Amino acid sequence: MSYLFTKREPTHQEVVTEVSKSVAEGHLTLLLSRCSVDYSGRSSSKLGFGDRLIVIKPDRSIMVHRKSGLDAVNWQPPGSVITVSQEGDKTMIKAYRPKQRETLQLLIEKIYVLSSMRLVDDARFDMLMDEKELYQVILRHPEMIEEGLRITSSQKEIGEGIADFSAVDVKGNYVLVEVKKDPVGPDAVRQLYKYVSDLRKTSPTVRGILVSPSIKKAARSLLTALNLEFNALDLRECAAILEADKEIFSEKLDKHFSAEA
Amino acid sequence: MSYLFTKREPTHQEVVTEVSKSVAEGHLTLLLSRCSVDYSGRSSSKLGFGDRLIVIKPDRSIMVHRKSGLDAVNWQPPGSVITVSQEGDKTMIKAYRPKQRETLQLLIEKIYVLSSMRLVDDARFDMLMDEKELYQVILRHPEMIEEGLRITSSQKEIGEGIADFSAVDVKGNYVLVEVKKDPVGPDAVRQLYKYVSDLRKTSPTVRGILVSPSIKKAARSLLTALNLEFNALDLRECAAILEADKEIFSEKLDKHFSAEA
DNA sequence: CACTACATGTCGCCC
DNA sequence: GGGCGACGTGTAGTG
Repeated sequence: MSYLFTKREPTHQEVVTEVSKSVAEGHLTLLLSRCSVDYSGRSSSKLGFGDRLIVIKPDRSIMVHRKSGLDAVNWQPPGSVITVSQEGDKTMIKAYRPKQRETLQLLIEKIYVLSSMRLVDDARFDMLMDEKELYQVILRHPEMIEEGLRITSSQKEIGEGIADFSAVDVKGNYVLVEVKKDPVGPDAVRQLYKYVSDLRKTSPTVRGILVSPSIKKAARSLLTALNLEFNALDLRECAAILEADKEIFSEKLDKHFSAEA
Repeated sequence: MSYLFTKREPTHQEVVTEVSKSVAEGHLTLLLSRCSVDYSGRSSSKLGFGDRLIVIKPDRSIMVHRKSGLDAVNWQPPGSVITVSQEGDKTMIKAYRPKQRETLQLLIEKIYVLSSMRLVDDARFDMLMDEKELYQVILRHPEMIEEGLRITSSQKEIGEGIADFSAVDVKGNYVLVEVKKDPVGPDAVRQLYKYVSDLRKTSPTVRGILVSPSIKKAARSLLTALNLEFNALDLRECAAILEADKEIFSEKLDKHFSAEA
């Protein structure tokens, strides 16, 4: 059964004992507390006293969250050396990263709730429709970009960069394709242009196609100026195609196994 | 006095009631629970059941943290529409962002701890030695970059971007300066080049200087190829200068007030 | 609201 | 271990 300790308004002595134990045992540690925070390392920061949530994970990462925003106001990445001690009538938590010589210090004035728990969690996280999956969809369905397009290679090295796809269009022109999951800005256009201009030195008819859900205004004008092309891509459509492909794949698997049986 | 509710192993009914109330009142809501997570929006993801920490902040942002890593495995930014309901023998929390049509769904099987608290926190967060403070040092001490350099403007708009400083060197050449707090890679070089190339169209002698603690190898070669320059910047030296400047400033303040007295 | 640039970004991949 | 780029990046500043 899962270990769980939780206590409302523990004493500083209890906090030192329980948090030390919790960190040592590799439990998740939660503190709702009034604390101040000092950080020094790659940058440095100071934060006076206020109510915050402190989270220490089994990988010895630590976060201090204020009442708003997704980001922690202060933190220390996994692998920090975490110590807890009593400093007069307060509790001090230090998180130190030796290699970066980074220090995070929490001075805790008052503890509202302390919780410590062993998290049991072996589930796999499945992210769908990231850039890798987009590649798969395009690889199997190049007609999404242009009718008759034939992909000749992926992750093609061009000079010092890598273009997503090289291909040949229906008229036999060489085509470079750069895929972006997000609306593209001018930087993506320049990236594609770098690859295309390298190849245009030898064969001037090389086409460059930028593929993305949408293109920003500044990028559009740069694109046309550089004689490149843009192709809109519906992410939801891609997801649907991917799902359909997976079903076909599992059907094939079924046939395979029923043939074996 | 601060509102605080915390309960070990509450029923689903209690969770629905208390979390709804907590979100409505603008409290911080914490759930240590066994849950599964489905996300759909800019991308989509699935995560099976496991023990996780759920945090809902007063700004109606929500995070789901697993046992390791600084990043939440799933989240929804501030301003989400958060609903809690009972679904058979489980609790469902939905966080929806109408504009992006993004949905996060948590199906909670078991609740270990529920806490809800009003966070009182008005402290100011002071970040030292970020890029803004670096700007101040360079503005007041342009000789750190180059003897005789005279800064003519900061945050100068160049075409579609903004260069950190424009300046004139001792020989009267126009100079663009880009400042980076971190060791620079090729992206920073490209950024500077973008600004410089815009201006070189009209006056080819424009210089571009990248200022940063250090430069990565790939960035160095790109830099020289593009006829740009690099200037190392000692962050600790900058911090020292900033401190010294602050002392001078406070001395001036002292004089000011003693003169008034 | 859109676009740009910053971040103690963090994280994973590849060399 | 360092370099490099993606991220559902988030966040602030600006027009």
